[in-house]
Formats: sequence, C-alpha cells, structure tokens
Amino acid sequence: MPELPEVETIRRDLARALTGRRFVDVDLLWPGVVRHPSPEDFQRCLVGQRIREVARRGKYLLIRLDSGDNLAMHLKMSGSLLLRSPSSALDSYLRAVLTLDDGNQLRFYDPRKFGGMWLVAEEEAITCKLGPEPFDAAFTPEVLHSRLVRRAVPIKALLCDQFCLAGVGNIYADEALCDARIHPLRKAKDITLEEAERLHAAIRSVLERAIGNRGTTFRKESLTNQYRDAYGEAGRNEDALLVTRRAGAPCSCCGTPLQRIPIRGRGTYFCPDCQR
DNA sequence: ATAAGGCCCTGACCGC
DNA sequence: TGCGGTCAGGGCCTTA
Repeated sequence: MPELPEVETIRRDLARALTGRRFVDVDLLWPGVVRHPSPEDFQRCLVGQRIREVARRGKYLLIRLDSGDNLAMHLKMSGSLLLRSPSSALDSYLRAVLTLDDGNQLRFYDPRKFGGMWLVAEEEAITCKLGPEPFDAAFTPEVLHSRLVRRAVPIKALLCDQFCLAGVGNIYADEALCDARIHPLRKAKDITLEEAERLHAAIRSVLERAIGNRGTTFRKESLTNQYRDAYGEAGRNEDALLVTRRAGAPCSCCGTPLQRIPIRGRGTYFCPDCQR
C-alpha cells in the first residue's frame, strides 16, 4: 500500500535509472492498466518518447517527457514498479512492460488491478484537485488548520483524503495522529490551531522518517502484494511504526494496549491513553 | 454542499 | 489437506 514515502522512494530509484532514456516498446499484458487514452493510442504515443524527469505529486508518479506529455502512474493498493532486465522471469501479475533504449525494462505489477497509468498532455489533468504537498513550503500549520474547519468528519478520514492533503494514507495518518496525541475520531472542525501545529509537525516527521527508511513493507517474506522499491527490495520502516497493525501490543509511550477500530471502513490503530 | 456506504480486485488468513 | 468465508484498502461512484 504505497503512500508518499514509498512512492518517493520509487521515484528516486526511477529518476536515476530512467532520466534521459527513451521508451522503445510498450507491451500491455492487461490493457485495462491504461486508464487514458485508449491502450492503442497509449502505446503509439509513448513509444519513442524520451524521459526528461521523474516527479511525484501525492501518491502519483509523474514521468515527464521531452514532448511535454506526462506519463502518470498510481500503484493504489498492490502495485509495484520494478526495473528489470528483459531476461528476468515474468509472473502472472505483470500488467505492462515498458522497454527502454538501454535494454532494461520498467515493469508494472499489480495483483489486484487497482493501479493504473495515464498519458496526458497536461499533468494538471491528474493533479489539479489534490491538496497541498506535505513538504511544500506553502503547507503551514495555518494552512492545515484552515482545511479542517467546518468538516464534521473524523480527523483520521480527512487526513487520508487526497483533496485535503496529498500523499498521506491509512498508515501514516494513524502514525501522525499518534505522534501528535490526537484521537482519530476527533471531528476535524474541533482541532485547535495548537493541535494543528502538532499534527503538522507530526505529519512531516513520520513521512520524513519513513522516506529515510525507504518505506514500510509488512510481510517481507511475500514477494507479491507488498510494497517493494524499484529493485524489489523491502522497506525498513516497519520497526519505526508506533501503532499501525499493533492492536493489543503495549503503547511504546505509556504501555496501554493499543486499539484497533474501523473508521470509514479502514482499520485505525491508536493508543486510547495517549490520544484523547 | 457534505457525509456515508458500496464497489473494484485477489492474496492472505482463519476456522472447521 | 482442503474449503469457504472474511479481511485488506485507494480512490471513485452513488446515495442520502
């Protein structure tokens, strides 16, 4: 379940490997992975294009091309992007193979078929509705607070809303709320400016640490269905998590057993003592 | 306008 | 060992 730290790790891997390369072949093993335009137009337009840079906005990877076109990718729950040589083995979750002019391949794996790719002239078509980037200078505690007013939803749900804030998902929302000592069911509109300041610092802190650890991989023995970087390596951030998937375990701060409750259908972990 | 629930998918996991 | 049921969840869609 790649969120901002995982997508950023992949972005850095891809930036080193892909910048300046050219796509020479596009093989769609499951054409449904292409969301726009048609699979045929996607292939025809992408072949021959040179990669100018690899960027990220929220959980979207953006491959900017010399023509000005943009290849956007979203991994959703179970997608991964792997840099492989053409001789390495394929498997049944492979949805697309983008072959480069140095002979290597960018392979899009996705067991659950939630992920997708878009080829668009303007990247704003993909990103225009997203909320602020957590590390953008324009994202201040005041901006965060202003986006919470008049919203009656639980703060946890709003942190996961990409239109409110880009890049944070289920894991890092729980982690940030724990770090900021805010109960996940608190209504967003009741969060004070002082709490928003704590939350702002916590969001950046947990994301920064996760990026430093190259993301969170839960079942490291499973080669499918779990986050991997572009070289197939697991992230090391699991041990740094405060609450996620640790229901019943003692809070590292106070020893109280951590709880798990559903919020908007998503598993939510928190410390009932630290987070009031 | 906001809020809530269903849906897409399929591997992993659990109880029998 | 096998099998059916349930869970996981990002983002989009429909409904209230």
